Amino acid sequence: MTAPYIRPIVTVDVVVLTLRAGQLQVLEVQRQDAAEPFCGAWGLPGGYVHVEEDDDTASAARRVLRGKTGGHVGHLEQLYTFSGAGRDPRGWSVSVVYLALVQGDDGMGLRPDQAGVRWVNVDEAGELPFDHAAILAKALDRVRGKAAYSSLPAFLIAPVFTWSELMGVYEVVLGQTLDASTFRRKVEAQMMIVPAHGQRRHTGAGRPAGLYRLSTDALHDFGRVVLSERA
Amino acid sequence: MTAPYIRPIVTVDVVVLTLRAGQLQVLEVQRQDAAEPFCGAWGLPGGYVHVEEDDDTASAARRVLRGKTGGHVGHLEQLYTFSGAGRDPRGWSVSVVYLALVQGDDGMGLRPDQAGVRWVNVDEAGELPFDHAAILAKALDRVRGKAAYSSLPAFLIAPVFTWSELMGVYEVVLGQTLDASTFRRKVEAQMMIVPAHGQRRHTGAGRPAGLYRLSTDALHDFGRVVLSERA
DNA sequence: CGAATAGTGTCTGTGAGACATTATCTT
DNA sequence: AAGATAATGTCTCACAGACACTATTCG
Repeated sequence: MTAPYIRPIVTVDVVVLTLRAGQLQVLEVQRQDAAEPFCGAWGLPGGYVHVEEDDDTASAARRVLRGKTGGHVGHLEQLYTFSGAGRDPRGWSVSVVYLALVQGDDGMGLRPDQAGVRWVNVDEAGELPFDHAAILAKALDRVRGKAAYSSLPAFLIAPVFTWSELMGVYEVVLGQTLDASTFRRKVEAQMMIVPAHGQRRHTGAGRPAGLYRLSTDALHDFGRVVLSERA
Repeated sequence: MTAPYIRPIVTVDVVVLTLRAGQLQVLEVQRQDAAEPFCGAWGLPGGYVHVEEDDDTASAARRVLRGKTGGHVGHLEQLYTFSGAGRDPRGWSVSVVYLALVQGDDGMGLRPDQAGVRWVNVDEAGELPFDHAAILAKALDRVRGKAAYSSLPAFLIAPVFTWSELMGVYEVVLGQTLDASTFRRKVEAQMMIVPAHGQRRHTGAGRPAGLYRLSTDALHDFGRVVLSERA
């Protein structure tokens, strides 16, 4: 007897983070369907898995992002799976949650001002539907934890960046200031970045900064790079 | 229109690890139901989520372990969620996989010789059904990764242990020898263990070793304990 | 020139790793 | 006492953190 059991609802949700105006921000979408719970509320993008269309939950997550933001996603990883009888009024549900990082502050197609879509500072997200508050908290734990030992925060900025910009994103994510010399030493030791072409001058005064991009290794896996400093 | 989509199959699978005879071993069960795929094959314990009975997937995992091993589980954590159209012949499926660690070598109820249940060295698991080989590989990655910075491997041995036993389990999991002095310094710095009562004499000769157990903190969360050494 | 930002050099304390030494048991 | 294992002490070198210093641009 194959699958005699009642099947739970299966959805994917995505925590999309970026860096805008020096702040870590999360993407919220306004729930539109009047037949579904929390209609009108702002929550994390998500939706049902479509078994005819999606290869797996990761591709379902990409489809959700395509549909709701139309933009390009720099990094996507599975975060955690939330489940239970109580988390969704529609019934016993499983939500496979993904974490997406996209570059901020210079229009990469994510249409931040599109109707029904908005960016919110991660510490200013209001009342979120379902268990989205717990999901967001877990995503922040993950990003902050990985920031201490991986190149992951680099996906929050443009693919070509200066040392200042790279260190700045780590400082925002980790919530502490870093020492430029120590930061460079650690990043260089891990061969996490390589020089890019050209030079860019700073906005006002000062010596122009060299440009860099993530190394091929850093783009594909996140080695045990230790970047955190003492509290 | 609530849930107009075809719902995937939702199962849980559990990678149960222990330490027996100085080896890291995984629990396999023989698949019994002739109506289900891979009947007769040895694979990871798992089963359908029962929405009437299970609070969430973690409780489904505990139920699966109760039913198939009857034993006590020292540590249970979510590992990863595997999904897709191709991984299960019964159809598009989602499997929420858990990692369980149990103490080995001194009968704690897990009935290792029960019919249809067996322990296998993790590097000698044969042909596994579904994507269980990939699941096991991911579990080993997780355990080895966490061994470098947490008290997690301690759940593979008895709750009261000696320094030798604790260091031994780390050596087996990490696959390298450790220095006793350095190991003690790091573990003590993290206040991971506390003395237990009594003294235990060694099997043959030598000074008897003091007994210890995990501290309350280490039992509940896995702090950033750094225990690995250089390769 | 001075201001501003980029980037490098150097000192020092901590602690990991290695290994020597002491302690306490069995036979 | 000899042998075995437990437990602790000590040395050294690498490196993280701190900060001073040099470099290169703009106005």
